[in-house]
Amino acid sequence: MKTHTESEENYIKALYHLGGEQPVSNGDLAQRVGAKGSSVTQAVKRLGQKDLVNVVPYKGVQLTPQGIRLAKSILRKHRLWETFLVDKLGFGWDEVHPLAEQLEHIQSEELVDRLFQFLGSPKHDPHGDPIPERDGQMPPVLGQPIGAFTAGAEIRIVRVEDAGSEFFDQLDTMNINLGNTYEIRTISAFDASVELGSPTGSFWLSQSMCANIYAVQS
Amino acid sequence: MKTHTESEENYIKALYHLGGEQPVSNGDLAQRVGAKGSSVTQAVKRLGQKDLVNVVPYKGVQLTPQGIRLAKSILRKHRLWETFLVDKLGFGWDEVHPLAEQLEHIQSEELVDRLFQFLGSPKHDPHGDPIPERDGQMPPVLGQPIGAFTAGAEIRIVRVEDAGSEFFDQLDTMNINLGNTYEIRTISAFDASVELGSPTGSFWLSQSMCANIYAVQS
DNA sequence: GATAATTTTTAGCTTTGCCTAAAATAAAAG
DNA sequence: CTTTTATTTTAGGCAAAGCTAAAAATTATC
Repeated sequence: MKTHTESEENYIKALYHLGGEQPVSNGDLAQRVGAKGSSVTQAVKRLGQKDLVNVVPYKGVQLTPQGIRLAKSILRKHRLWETFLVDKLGFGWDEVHPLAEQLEHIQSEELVDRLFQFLGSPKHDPHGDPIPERDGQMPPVLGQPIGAFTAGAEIRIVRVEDAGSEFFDQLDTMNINLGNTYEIRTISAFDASVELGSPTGSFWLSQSMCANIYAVQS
Repeated sequence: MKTHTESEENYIKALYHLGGEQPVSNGDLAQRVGAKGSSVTQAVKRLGQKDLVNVVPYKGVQLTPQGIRLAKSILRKHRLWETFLVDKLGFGWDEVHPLAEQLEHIQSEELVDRLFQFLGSPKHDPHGDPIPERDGQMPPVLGQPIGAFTAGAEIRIVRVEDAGSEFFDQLDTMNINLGNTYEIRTISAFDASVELGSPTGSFWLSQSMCANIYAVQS
């Protein structure tokens, strides 16, 4: 496995995030990586020469199987480092993303393997997102949005969307964490907000909060 | 504190290693960073514009106080990461250097502080080298070469020089580790080799092995 | 002290990766 | 189906960092 620059890896990551295996437009990619369209054009040309993407001019860019493999390996590193930062170093989940963006570029299979073991072979990161396996397999994406349950259900929070730091702050102030369990008391027919109950009391979650919090029946 | 490129940081590190606060010649620096002299000339010019070094053309380059501060902060990160890799991930001490060279460039004061705490506020890295403190203070450099003791002394290994992977292999096969204690049985007047004794037996160390192993009286 | 050898710097070229501005193409609107 | 709008690509620049080869300065030698 060759070695890639950070810029290249960032493009690959962005492509995977935006389209997965599907083609992505120049503009979307530019927005995602924070560069101008013209920069993207030549960047993907370089990636094409390394067989990481297929480029159809004016149409879009698509990861090759090789590109997908690389994308997953970067995502694996990113999520393992996030897990490390939260579980071992005590960072808050809102703080880890930019750090993991740096750490994900460290090159060493051995390091990743050992880190994985050290963390207890986790299947999901601190946000509940699946950590790709060594061989590229993806663990299941857990849960459904809270609004999808029916009143009376006992649920356990298993995943939260990365919806910005204000969202994470709100979770923190409401003391909502992965693993917490609640009873769904009420689902408002008016604005789709939800009343959750716990032994210590109950509280309401707005529709937009609910949409970013995923749970399973417990 | 501004942000620097990896290349810049590598030059600063090399300067600190070679000369400390003293000036360093273009050639020595070139050798150390693995670049040609001409590349070094322009690199140090860039560093000079950032007030990290003072350059006297044809004479040498010297770290400024700012440069020294930066050098120490990089060294701190390097040695903390080495400690992490060995203590937490179980790497051998011969394997960690190249990895730490990547990790030392990660930018985050917070991460360094938390890592430091997580590792138990270590003063020395797995080779026994002092880890610069947050404020730039240096813990003591421990021990003296084994040959410097006299026969009969009880010693404890506290530091080893980074003398290449063959040296580390030799330490491993002889099962010599930091913290081990021995009695100095004999010091050869002929070739300066040393006989060390432990409860399980005794063995001889060549002069060149001894020169790279440091100990204190225990 | 003049000349030879070494070291350092300059000059000019290459690649990566970004930029702006202009040209080309595709998509949307009339 | 043409025209306008939006997107994408070219073209040409710039900075970081490396390189080689030639010029300049320093150091060593006779």
